[in-house]
Amino acid sequence: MTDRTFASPDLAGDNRRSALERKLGHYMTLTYSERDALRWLERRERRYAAGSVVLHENEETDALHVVASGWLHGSTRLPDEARQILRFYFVGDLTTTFSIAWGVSAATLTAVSDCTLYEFPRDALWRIFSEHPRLAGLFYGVAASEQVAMADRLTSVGRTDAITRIGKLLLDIRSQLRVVDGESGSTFELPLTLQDLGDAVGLTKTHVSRTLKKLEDQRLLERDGRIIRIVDVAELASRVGFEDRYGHIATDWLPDAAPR
Amino acid sequence: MTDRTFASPDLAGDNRRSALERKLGHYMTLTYSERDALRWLERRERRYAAGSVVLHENEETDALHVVASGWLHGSTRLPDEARQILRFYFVGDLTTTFSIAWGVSAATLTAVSDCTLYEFPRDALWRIFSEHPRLAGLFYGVAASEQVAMADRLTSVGRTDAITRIGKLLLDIRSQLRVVDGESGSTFELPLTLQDLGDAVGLTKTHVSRTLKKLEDQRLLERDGRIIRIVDVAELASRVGFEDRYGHIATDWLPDAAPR
DNA sequence: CGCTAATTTGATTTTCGTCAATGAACGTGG
DNA sequence: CCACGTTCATTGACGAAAATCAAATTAGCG
Repeated sequence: MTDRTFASPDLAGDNRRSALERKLGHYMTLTYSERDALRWLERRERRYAAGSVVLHENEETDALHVVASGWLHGSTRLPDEARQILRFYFVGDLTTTFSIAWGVSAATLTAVSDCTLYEFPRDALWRIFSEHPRLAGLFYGVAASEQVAMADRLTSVGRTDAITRIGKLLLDIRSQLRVVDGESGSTFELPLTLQDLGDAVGLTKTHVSRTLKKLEDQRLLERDGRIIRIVDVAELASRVGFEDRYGHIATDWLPDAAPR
Repeated sequence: MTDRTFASPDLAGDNRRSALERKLGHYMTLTYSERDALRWLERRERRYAAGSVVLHENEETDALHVVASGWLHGSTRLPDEARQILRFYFVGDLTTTFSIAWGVSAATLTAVSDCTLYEFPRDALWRIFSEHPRLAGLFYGVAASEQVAMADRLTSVGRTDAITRIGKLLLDIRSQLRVVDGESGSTFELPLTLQDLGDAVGLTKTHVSRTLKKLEDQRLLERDGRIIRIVDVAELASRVGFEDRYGHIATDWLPDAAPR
């Protein structure tokens, strides 16, 4: 439990059920042919060490990725060197949305933990769209839910104070790492610096430090190095107004059986 | 030119070339059958007066919309009554992303000007996805570009000061209204209150007032009631680091001719 | 063990928010 | 057509949250 980063390599053999398949299968029952199609996106495996950059902002690329293990973040930099972390990517996520709309990436993709990605070309995405419309619809739905997640972050940054922003961010990350420890508590490794946290929610590292201390003083949080323990998830969630939107998206507009 | 709001009603007859068709046709050459399919989304016309609410946050709905004329915004409200305006919608935009992923809308959709929308059920979207994969791909690309636009707003709110936020927002709106008046200058009607502007960029109405005054003092902006004139677009753009990302999205991963 | 990067803490400044009052614009009804 | 009320914009005084600047301390890593 101390090092989540390396939770998957040895399991990888078992997990060859495909990261995408497991995530999307949770939303909708997939046909064999759809599963096959998803596995086609996961033929080229790449490994990245924690902290390494997978793709630079404005870099020209044809490659898209599925996260197989570990996590990453997408960020952008302003002329004055300020950085905004736009979102995080977890197992089963596609990193298409910042690069599919243009020839270049709109964000820098950085590995937070050691991670494994599957790389595939844009053409492969076309294959899915042309032959598996239900998957295309699901991709669209997932993109929509990601847009809502970013809207939540925007609301947090634009309209709430430091404690709420940090609290929400930690709950959000916890929720996506899905590490539950005991009844209401939750422990996980957070390999992010204060600078990273600040860049995600629009605060300076100095103020993030003070804010985390406040959360500790209020007995909502415990820290031991990179290990974070949210003492009472429900309490913190209600305090900062966190609502977990993941885990479900509507597929009722897609037919049940496989078409064609 | 004084009243953009009413620019389209009389043109509407001519514009029955379909708002979506004109927008998407700009990105990619569409086949006749694709054009037809898009027009199928525009059979039920609805009109909304400026300020009226099209759809409430958390409201259950099956309806999706295409903007035919006018503009709108999507917003969300926090328990403490604070509001965040998440994005604006202009002619040719789809309002699907906040409602397709769940049975309820994740945002309140409000008409900024008088506007005309085309309403269609989710099933109609499936029709497109199943029969016109290139359009599905294009929808996906558009959703991705919208995500990048929201990422830009997040960066603006999280990492820049009041002048930059407001300046960027005005340039953004101007750019989407695409009303150019003269060489480098630009005049348009802005039917938003200071509260609205503040809710879009995370500032109070009081501070928005002061910020607009500063922009005027610096001869970057002129105001006359609801009429805004950006004195020198290029100058303001470089001052606040605005980059116009609209007008183009990549379609090279989609085949040229119609498939099937 | 020592170097570097990250964190913590304090002092101070800045930006933006809050509160409150005034004024202008607009629409409505008498 | 004017009086009135409502909403919105402006302005000023003040306060609070977060940024900045600057050490000092700690943790991580080779």
